[in-house]
Amino acid sequence: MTFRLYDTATREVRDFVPLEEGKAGLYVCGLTVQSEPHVGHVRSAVNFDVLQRWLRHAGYEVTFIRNVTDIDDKILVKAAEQGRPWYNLAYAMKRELDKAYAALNVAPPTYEPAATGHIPEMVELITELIARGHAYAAEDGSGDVYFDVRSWPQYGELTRQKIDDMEAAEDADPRGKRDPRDFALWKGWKKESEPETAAWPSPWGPGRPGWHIECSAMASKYLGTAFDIHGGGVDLRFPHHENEQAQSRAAGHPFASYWMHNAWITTAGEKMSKSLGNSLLIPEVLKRVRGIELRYYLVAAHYRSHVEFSFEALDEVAVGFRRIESFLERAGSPQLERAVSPQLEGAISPQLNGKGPDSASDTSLSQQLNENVQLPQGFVEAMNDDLGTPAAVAVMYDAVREGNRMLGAGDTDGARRLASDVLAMLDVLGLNPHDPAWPTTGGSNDHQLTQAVDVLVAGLLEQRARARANKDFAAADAIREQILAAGIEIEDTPTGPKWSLEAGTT
RNA sequence: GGUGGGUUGGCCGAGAGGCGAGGCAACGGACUGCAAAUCCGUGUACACGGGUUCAAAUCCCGUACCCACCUCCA
Repeated sequence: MTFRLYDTATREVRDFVPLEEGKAGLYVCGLTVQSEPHVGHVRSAVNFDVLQRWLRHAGYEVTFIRNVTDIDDKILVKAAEQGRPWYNLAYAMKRELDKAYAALNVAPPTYEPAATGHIPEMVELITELIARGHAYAAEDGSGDVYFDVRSWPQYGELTRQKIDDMEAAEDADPRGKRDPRDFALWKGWKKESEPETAAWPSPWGPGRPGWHIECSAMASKYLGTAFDIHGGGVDLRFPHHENEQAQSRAAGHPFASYWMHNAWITTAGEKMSKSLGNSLLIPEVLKRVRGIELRYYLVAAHYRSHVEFSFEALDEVAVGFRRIESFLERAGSPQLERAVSPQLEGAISPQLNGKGPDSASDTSLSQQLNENVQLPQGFVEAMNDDLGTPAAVAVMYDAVREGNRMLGAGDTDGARRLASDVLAMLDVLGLNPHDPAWPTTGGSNDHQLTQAVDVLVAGLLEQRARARANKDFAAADAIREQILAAGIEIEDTPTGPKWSLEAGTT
């Protein structure tokens, strides 16, 4: 069964047929680094991370590009408000974003190009568009360059809109435009209000790139003028992706074969935004649940489904995830059995410029992503059907239940087999709890603490065991209560009592 | 005005003509000294009104409500 995915452009689920057999080129719009990332932002990253992992598992050699927009109006405005250079703000927010990705085990892309590093490529593309009669320098001397929407009859094809049906933009400064829908490819430097550091030389005078042109230029640089999948959040369909496609095709590039868009996470029925406060920023959410639990919450819903975020739902889902983890532990914490194939090593090595990905988690990525692992058929079918993660998760729970049943029946070998299936499924979803890519919380300090608690609890458990042997259940229960009051749960197993930190308090 | 998406049991969330995805919660049972954990069982859900069909949550028509995008938001 081949991989099928929903293509937003054609509005149907289609077989994935890559341009080049065995290879897949992906471009996903990353973030504008102007503020701290919230849950909504990372959903996109997690969704496409799952896509990347699944394609790799299926044996594709994946080139995955996720850009960073590090110059734009909002960055300039905010930096000015905060009284610091725009590049200082952009870099700080980029680091916050990286932390959030790491906390959610979002594997690094092949390249993560930044807009400011690709000005020449953009200038070149704009020049080509002018030469072909699809773009023009504004007649008002502003130094702006606009895409001429009327010159491109297919404009609107991605989102099926007609130019004349579109509401004209309430453009603050429409003077230089031939049509109100024309969009900026290049924005002339405004001496009075913008720092000189935010202006680059160009044939049209100093200025900076428009948003859309960045992605067109960077996608073709790293993936070629034709590539397989372009992704992003639904809100980017228009204008961003429509404009990207118009520019690139007007410049003679075939551009993306498939368009994928992830749906929103809302809170209280509203799109997440900073106006709702900072409670949904990643560091805040991670005070409540672990990164792996937040990732599971995001993976358990289909990427095209709208998710109404709530902490209650997040807590419930986390409880469900702990059941999976506890089965793995009960079954003996299996390791993934597999060999890293040379082919896979190739899949993550650089394909351009001879420069490797600069991330240190490179090796863990190669360990994670392996097509040799055997997965249950139901899981594979679910994933092949437009990344049907909810159905895939259901398959995982079936295995967990069956495995627990086997444990109850004393079939430890059978349970272990199922546990390794579960682990393999988790791994493909980026949810393997043993994955070294998960940030460790406390290091050696943490370990020492655990040892200390273990000794103390062991002493109490011994007293409890003695009381139970003497049928002094009141005393035994009192000890259990005492331990529980400290936030530690006791579980009596056939091999003796075990303790663990109370769920939800970690 | 245009374009796209949605409304599923107490809650979360799949499915897209015919055997009740899955999770959380609840209740009953097994196990346990009692618990916990685990397993087994328990639901006649698909916004509303029509229609098509042997069969509709799923297709068609209509209605209501919600959401997103319409020029620099994942």
